[in-house]
Amino acid sequence: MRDIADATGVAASTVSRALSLPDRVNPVTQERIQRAARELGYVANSQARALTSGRTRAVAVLVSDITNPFYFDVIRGTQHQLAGAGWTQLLVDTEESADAEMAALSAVGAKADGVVLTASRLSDAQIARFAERVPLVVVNRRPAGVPSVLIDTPGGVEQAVQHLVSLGHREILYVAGPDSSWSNERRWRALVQVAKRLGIRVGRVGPHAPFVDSGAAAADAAVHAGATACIAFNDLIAIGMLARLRERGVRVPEEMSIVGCDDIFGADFCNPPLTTMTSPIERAGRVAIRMLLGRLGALPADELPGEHMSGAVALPTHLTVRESTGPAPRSDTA
Amino acid sequence: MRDIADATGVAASTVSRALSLPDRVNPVTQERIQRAARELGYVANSQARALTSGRTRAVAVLVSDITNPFYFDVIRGTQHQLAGAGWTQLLVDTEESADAEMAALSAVGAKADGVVLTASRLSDAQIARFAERVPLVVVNRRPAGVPSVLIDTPGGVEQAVQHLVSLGHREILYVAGPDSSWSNERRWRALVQVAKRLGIRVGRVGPHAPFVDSGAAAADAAVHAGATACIAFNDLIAIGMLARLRERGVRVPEEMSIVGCDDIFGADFCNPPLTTMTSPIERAGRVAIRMLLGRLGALPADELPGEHMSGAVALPTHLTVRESTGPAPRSDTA
DNA sequence: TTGAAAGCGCTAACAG
DNA sequence: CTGTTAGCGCTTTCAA
Repeated sequence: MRDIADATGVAASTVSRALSLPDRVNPVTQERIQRAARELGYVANSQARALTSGRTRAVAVLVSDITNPFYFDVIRGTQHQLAGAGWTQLLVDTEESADAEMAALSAVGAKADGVVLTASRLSDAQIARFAERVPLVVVNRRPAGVPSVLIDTPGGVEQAVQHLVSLGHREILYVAGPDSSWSNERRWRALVQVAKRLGIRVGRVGPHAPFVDSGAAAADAAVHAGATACIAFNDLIAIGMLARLRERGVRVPEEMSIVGCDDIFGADFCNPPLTTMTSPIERAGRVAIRMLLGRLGALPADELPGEHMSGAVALPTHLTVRESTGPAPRSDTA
Repeated sequence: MRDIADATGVAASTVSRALSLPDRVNPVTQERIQRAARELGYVANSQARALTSGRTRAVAVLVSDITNPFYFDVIRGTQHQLAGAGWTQLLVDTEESADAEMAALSAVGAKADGVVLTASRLSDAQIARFAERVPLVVVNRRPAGVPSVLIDTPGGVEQAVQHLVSLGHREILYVAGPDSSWSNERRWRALVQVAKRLGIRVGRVGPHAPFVDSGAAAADAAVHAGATACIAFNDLIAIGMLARLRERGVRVPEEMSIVGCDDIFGADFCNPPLTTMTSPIERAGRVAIRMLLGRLGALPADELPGEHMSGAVALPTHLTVRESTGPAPRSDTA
């Protein structure tokens, strides 16, 4: 910056202004400075800028497992919305560790102006405490007082149950995900409730880690339980179950119907294609960023007027029926 | 930092030392400072630190499409290796744009100590120029003088061709990826060469964008060309072809064999499971980081002695045979 | 072993 | 509209 100040014969502060607040400077010198900057190949040092201004124009996105396809879509959503606003994304993989999450949240203050927290391992209280110190939006979590975007899988569960019931199933097995997952409990409760209303039975196996590999054990448990219809915590587990059932010679959906959750990459081309609750995952990422940017007073032009600046927004889910669900086998309806 | 200096009655510079170079300070005061820091909940401001020291302990990883499962594995590899060394990863999605890539590379200087460049859209010369200004390691590219890690897909292509030939195929169709892809040309050339040696014919269709959706057009082209064996640029396209062929009633592998490339998430559970060249993608990410950290003089303990500090390292690929390849149909062998 | 002082690259009052 | 002057939070000479 000094170089370009020298080159144009103005003070460094004028250069700063010409570059960051162009209309607060004489159009002529402004142009001169811009040109010099270009010629000298000047690129602002965002760190130094952040140091004085206190603003980084970056947001940290914390995910618990960068390997999980679910997050790919979230990340894509946040990335796009952020890039569109000229902001930077800081991706942090907390690797399912609450400690790593705490550490990241503590350190983030200087690196980013806000954070999007997905699949937190922290307690509601802990999250709320951090939210006081740094602008925070959580995804798939609902700590009081913290803005959040929820994917309405309970709504999807209802659709899934209706679907299975319409196919003649009278008993549904829930293949649970990790105990530490908020969504997991939420889905289970929704299932219990809908089942009661519809007068069907529910069972539960698990917990299972949210990986394809966990599907084998899950499938075995389901077969052992004599299930004919399963709703899995997520598509990863469901896809793993499909593979294992095929291996065991259990036909899907003739002998067992499987419903997944999320509609991740792969759900449409696995074998058979998976009936699943399609979640607007990417949109969740975008909405989270929009909420955050809104609270930071940094929304582009198309700012949604206070729409869901605070509180929780729930994104609807819908059931996508593919070939992994079918009529209940005779023995079941009997 | 001032707070903890005040609290312990020492100078700020001593606090700095106690925190960053603990052995350059009296053990007693050192301990006192550490404790105060902990009590005050001090976390270093990495930006300010970078400003003076010039080192950020961060590396930028540029990918051309964060959405492509191939990069998930690369990212996982870089992330792990980096985290293990206590470094930070800056993920940048260049969205297939050379401009975005240039911009990112220019701006990266202050934000990171080095960069890993994957699937660059830039020319070798441009890459080499950047490499002079900032420590750089490229993946799947080989600009002279720039350290690179290559995934040896040509070796995989040879295995794939041998495999197909052993199944009786005498003609192979290459389903090309984007023209701008270095790997694409590389695979094609390898195919031509092996084919010549083995005395079989090759054809080529494309280019096709590296998405599952591109597979439909690719499959149609393959059918039109009367192919009975295809090697696709990558698994995404191959998986899309599988879906389209199924839709058109073309049986795989009875009527057409399909070989993919990379063995990404999904290749083992698509229908039928895909025969593909398994690439050590995650390892490529790890190796790239290790090379970079090596050049930055920042390797942990297990530093590989100069092994591939510079030059190019090629990671071997192997063919994983699954159910999408089978004997050539009669009409072909006739 | 410690403190004082200078300064990393930039922005933000405050005068002029 | 522009220059001067302080810092942002930290590291790093240089002396003591």
